[in-house]
Amino acid sequence: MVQKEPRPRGRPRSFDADAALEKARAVFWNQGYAATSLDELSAATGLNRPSLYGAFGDKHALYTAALERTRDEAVASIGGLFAQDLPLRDTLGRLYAGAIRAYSAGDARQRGCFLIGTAVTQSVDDPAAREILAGFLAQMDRLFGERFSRAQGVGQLAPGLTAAAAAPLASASLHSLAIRARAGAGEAELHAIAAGAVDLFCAPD
Amino acid sequence: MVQKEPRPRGRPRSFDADAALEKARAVFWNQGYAATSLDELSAATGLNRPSLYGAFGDKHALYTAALERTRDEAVASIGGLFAQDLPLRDTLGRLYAGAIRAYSAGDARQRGCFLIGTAVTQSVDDPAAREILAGFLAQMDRLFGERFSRAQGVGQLAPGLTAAAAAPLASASLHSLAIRARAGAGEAELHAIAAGAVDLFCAPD
DNA sequence: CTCTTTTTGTACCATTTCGCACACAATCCT
DNA sequence: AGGATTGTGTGCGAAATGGTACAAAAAGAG
Repeated sequence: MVQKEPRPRGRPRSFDADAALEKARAVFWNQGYAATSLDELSAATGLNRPSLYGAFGDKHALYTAALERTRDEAVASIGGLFAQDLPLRDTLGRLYAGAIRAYSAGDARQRGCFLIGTAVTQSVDDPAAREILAGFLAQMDRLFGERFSRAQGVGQLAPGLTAAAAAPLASASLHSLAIRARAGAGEAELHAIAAGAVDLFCAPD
Repeated sequence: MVQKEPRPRGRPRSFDADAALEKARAVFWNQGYAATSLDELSAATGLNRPSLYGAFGDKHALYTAALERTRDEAVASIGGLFAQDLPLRDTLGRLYAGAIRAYSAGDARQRGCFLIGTAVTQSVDDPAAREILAGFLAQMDRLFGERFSRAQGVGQLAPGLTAAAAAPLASASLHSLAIRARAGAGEAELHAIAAGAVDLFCAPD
């Protein structure tokens, strides 16, 4: 007889909060925080308001949870890629390919990056969003900086560049791709810009 | 006796529509379109709703007018700077200094660029905003491309770069500065990134 | 079984939102 | 002067908004 984990008292939750967060994020991703209503979130998740409030607190907390999840996923994904022992040119090639795929995904096919696409507008009057965004920007700069330092040490960074100066500019290329995707640019245009960025940051073959 | 311009019939407008648009833009700039209410626009402009509707049409048209004005101002300003006969390094230095000043202005001191800060979020579901944004992005790329072509012809573009590949990446650096400003980055940080960009795109002295 | 705890469905609330109606104001035209 | 045209102030309406109350449901504990 298997000893089951003791369950807390009370009616069990009938939905998976992670899955609900995913669905809510998809709506916020297209419309941004302010233009997304509770009715839309309710429809997307298939949950009534008290269920959403019970799981997440309120609309803002739900949005913040989506921001944090996106940040964590992006940092983990890029951190993992940068930890691989690959030539810088390959690493950046994979980075841009993955980013473009992600920015072009979603039902709108032009959603860009969730943080850049929604938290930037929120930032002025929403301290939580601003803090998550600023932290994300800093982390991306740091990841690029470390990866470029390693590349510089083995002659793979473009000559004349320093890791410290190049890192925020590489971050900038990702920011810009996200913006362009959301503004309707096609994948071919994004790939052309990415190819230029790879050549800009990498030592010649 | 001076022959006055014939006035149209009807009660004259008691406010300057351009000035009102400026004030409305300032509110939209901080909050984005969806989070800005007619009450706030009314308070900022000192005008009642019928006056705003009379002059601009509706909330969306007011926002669109603000986007168009911002686009036109930016393109004129940068186009004018790029038309000057200066070394590329000086041109970019002035460009970034001016951009950082603008992105750090406003009552919030972190407003970034109006188009990047508000139209990107709007883009998915607002075709007018998306079109203005996409047009703006393309114009900036073209301005950079032309300026870089000239610079390349006189050996002022960084070696190994082509104007076509560098232009969208230079645009990217401005996009990123705008985002960072809005995320709360200080001017010193923005200037450091800008200095790195100048070195990245320009031939060494 | 009853009691307690947690969740869900339904209904509701107070407030906000965008846009409109209309009377009055301010002008030009005849 | 009256009529036509355009602008403004006040008030309003229908709908939308984020959040709450509460009864019933679904569980564990004793």
